[in-house]
Amino acid sequence: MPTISVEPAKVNLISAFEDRGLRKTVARSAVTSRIERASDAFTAEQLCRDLPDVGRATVYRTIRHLVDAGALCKLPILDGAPMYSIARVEHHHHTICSRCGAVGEFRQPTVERVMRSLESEIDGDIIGHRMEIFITCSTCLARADSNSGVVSANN
Amino acid sequence: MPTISVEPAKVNLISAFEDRGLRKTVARSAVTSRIERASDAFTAEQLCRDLPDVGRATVYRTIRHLVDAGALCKLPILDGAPMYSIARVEHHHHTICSRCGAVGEFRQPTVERVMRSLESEIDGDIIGHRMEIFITCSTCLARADSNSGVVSANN
DNA sequence: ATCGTTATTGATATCAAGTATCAATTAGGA
DNA sequence: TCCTAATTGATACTTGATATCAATAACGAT
Repeated sequence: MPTISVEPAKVNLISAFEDRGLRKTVARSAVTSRIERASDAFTAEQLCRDLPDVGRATVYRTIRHLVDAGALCKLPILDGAPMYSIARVEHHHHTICSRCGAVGEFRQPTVERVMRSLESEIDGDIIGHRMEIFITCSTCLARADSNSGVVSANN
Repeated sequence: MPTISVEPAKVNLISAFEDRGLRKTVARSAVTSRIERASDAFTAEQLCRDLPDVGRATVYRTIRHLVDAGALCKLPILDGAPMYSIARVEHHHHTICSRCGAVGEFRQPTVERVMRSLESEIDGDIIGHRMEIFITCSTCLARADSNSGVVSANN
């Protein structure tokens, strides 16, 4: 089962601040290392819960800085708060498990090729695109399988 | 300039309620005819402002019903409230002008083909996808062009 | 190492989008 | 016309996020 996912690159999010001439503070370090420790996408509220010593405003400000710096992707979710994930590759797309919310990344050159072919047909200049694939991830599928016997027994 | 946009089909949104055994009320008729009159995508708040005689809760409820019925598309915008547009075709994607916010629709079979080719490579079951193309629409381009002479004179 | 300036913080208030509540109203079949 | 259940909408509330601003901390200069 070949998963098109990008291998986790080593990231040093705090450098996003230093690179932009912003100060390296304890609050920002706490936020960035929490993000780096996370394997999955997260919401701002999750960070606030996990970092009770960092003020809400600071958490939100830090996230905004990282998004501005291109170090984080903001994923607008259909319902509820947006999620964020570390931008490990230049341009990529996301898979979102509609059952558990797990977010994965993948690159697909064909998508970019489709974009280029659309350029002549769209009435305007293409300046970017976004694409999400909604899936039921293998973990949730496995869980569903193990339940299916029980469920059908009740029907 | 071949725009890949779908020609406005005649829609009768109120029938979405009748079809589902829900009542046809004055509030729902007011909301649906306002939506049908609109040419562009809209936010829930815009409807509330335009229909002061319809309660906020009712506006939101009506929109939710129409989305559930598949009569409206919900477009998660990166910042701010989501926008809605009439779902004129079965499956399609949207162009969003990042300057003026105008939303267009297009179909692109290649995108669906790419999806199918990804099926074997994604670790899970694909249950759907979403794609938005961010553009500068021709109207905004024209406006920019008429300014460009002045701008370059200042450089 | 200390100082002084300035960015940063975080408690709080506020805002904005959207939902829950529930008494009053209305749609629509009998 | 009547009856019942669906619907409405004023209100209060929830949630996500931002503005304010006095107190604090970072960091270059000395």
